[in-house]
Amino acid sequence: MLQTQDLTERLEAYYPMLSPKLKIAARYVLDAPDDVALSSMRDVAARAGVHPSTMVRLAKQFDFPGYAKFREPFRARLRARPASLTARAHQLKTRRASRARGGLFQDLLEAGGQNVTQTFTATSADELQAAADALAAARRIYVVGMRKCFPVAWYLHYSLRMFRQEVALLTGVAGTLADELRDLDRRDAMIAIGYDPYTMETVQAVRHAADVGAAIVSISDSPVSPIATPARFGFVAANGGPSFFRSLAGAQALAEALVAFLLARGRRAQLDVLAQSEAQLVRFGTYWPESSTGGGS
Amino acid sequence: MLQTQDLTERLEAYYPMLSPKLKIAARYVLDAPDDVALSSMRDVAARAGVHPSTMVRLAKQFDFPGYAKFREPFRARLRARPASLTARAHQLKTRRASRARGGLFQDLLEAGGQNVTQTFTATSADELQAAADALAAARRIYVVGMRKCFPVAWYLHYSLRMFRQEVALLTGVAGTLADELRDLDRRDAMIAIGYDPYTMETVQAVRHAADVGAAIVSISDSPVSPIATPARFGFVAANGGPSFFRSLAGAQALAEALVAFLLARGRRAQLDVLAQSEAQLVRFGTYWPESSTGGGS
DNA sequence: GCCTATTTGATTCATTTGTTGCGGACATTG
DNA sequence: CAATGTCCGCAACAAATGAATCAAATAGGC
Repeated sequence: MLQTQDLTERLEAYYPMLSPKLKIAARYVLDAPDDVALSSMRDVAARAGVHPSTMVRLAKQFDFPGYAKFREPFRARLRARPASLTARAHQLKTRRASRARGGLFQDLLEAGGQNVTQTFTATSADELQAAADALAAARRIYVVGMRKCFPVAWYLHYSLRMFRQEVALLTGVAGTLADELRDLDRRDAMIAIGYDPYTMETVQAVRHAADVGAAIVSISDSPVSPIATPARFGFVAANGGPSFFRSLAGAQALAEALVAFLLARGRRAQLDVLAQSEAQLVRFGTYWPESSTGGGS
Repeated sequence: MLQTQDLTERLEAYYPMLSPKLKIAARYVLDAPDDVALSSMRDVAARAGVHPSTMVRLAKQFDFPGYAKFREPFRARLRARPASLTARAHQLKTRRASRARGGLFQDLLEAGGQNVTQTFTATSADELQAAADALAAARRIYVVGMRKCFPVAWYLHYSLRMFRQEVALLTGVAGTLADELRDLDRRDAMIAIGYDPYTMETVQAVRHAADVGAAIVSISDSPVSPIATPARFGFVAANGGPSFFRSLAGAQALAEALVAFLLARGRRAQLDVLAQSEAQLVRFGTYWPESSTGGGS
């Protein structure tokens, strides 16, 4: 764990016991950490007024195998920045630009980040792991989410379908929900997504699943929602915000986490299936040809 | 003076006229400018999936004597970083301290929050406002998003449909995309959502919309994606993360913001329509009766 | 004073980096 | 079908970088 934090602190702490030249070098590193990240060792040494060798010695003094490793934390710190800097710049800019709408924008920004963060802090990795295990053990996975929550249901179905065969998305199209549920039994699992007000069909589907003894994973806005209470694994997603419509970003992030856990759980085999699925899509001409990577989804 | 701003703008502007490989390179540079600043040319090329020579050619294409000079603006941008951000960077870092067990979970948490925050910081309130105005002025709004991006499209269609009549969701079901687009003309608007790899139909729909002169609002992962380039309003949503699947949370948050702006723009009338829609749903028995509020969505 | 241990500078070496020129692949044009 | 031009990958090059080695310089102890 070589964090910049630790390193600069250590530099400061051990500074008094360093040799004169090393002090000069350490001093410059502390004063201009960005320069360390961006320039070559020789350039840094020149600007610090020190021989290049001194930089290597400074690095080794602090238990680094060489100057290259010594520089890494400084680079990592700059890499971790993207959100923050542009954030402030744009915030200032937009605040000046239009204060009226800027208020709404500001609220949206804060609510968006908070929803996702809160959702995750209300969830434990162990719970996710357990839910993923249950889903992996199931014969078939039924996904149900109606109306406003249908996006999350679709996402789950789409993603899972990329590396698992038996996944069914319940749509209740043309009033056929009961038919879609006919084969559901205790060997199966169901993922249900629902916010208040809860769509009738979703609750019915969950109840039916509970009746037949299927494992239920729920994503909703309350631990006591009619969708969560019958569920074996109940996750709560934050959905606050300034808009009339509740935010789905939290539930979406939660669903993505669930898929990630399920995928991380599997071995190479599932990744192979995934790769095959993608390759087949490319062969089918599903994608626009100028796509750069072809990976991911 | 060659600021990064100018360079990235030029990269975007001339992107369409670049050769295929140069497009991939430029695309990566635009998507990961920090990487350009901090890594060597060979590393950047490798991550971009391109031969090192291509990077040099890209630099020369934009009147730089070599890649070294081409990289300078990116480095300068990192150097110009205000000091106050160091604190925030440290917070993020230290939180990652215990990543032995919940490593994946930690990564998911950070990526989730960052995606949403980053998405908003890359967007200005004015842009959102302008896009909302264009949508409000349109005769009809067509929403298109396929496969992995369909959730966002569905959400937009569902939300907008609650307080606007003329909203059409393009699904391309049974190969009828062209039919669904038949009535599209310059008085209409289109919202297109797409991540790399871009689904063929989405790109085709966008091109068609551009041809007939409709206003296009795009949500994608790059300012030079085939979905963004023909668009009048191009929004970029961050989609990083540890999982194989790209995160949709950013695009979802952006879509929610768009709806919020559109709703905030309207007068009481639209809120009334919304209330009526909800009341009708309740009368229909759409929702589970023990719902607490009955409001929201 | 001398001796020793540490520090510092110079030199050299193996890599890596950015760059360049060549040739093949490919599509376009006549 | 040939000619042409563009695009791209490959390999080689020179310059640079980081690291290692060695010698000079310095400081402190006896």
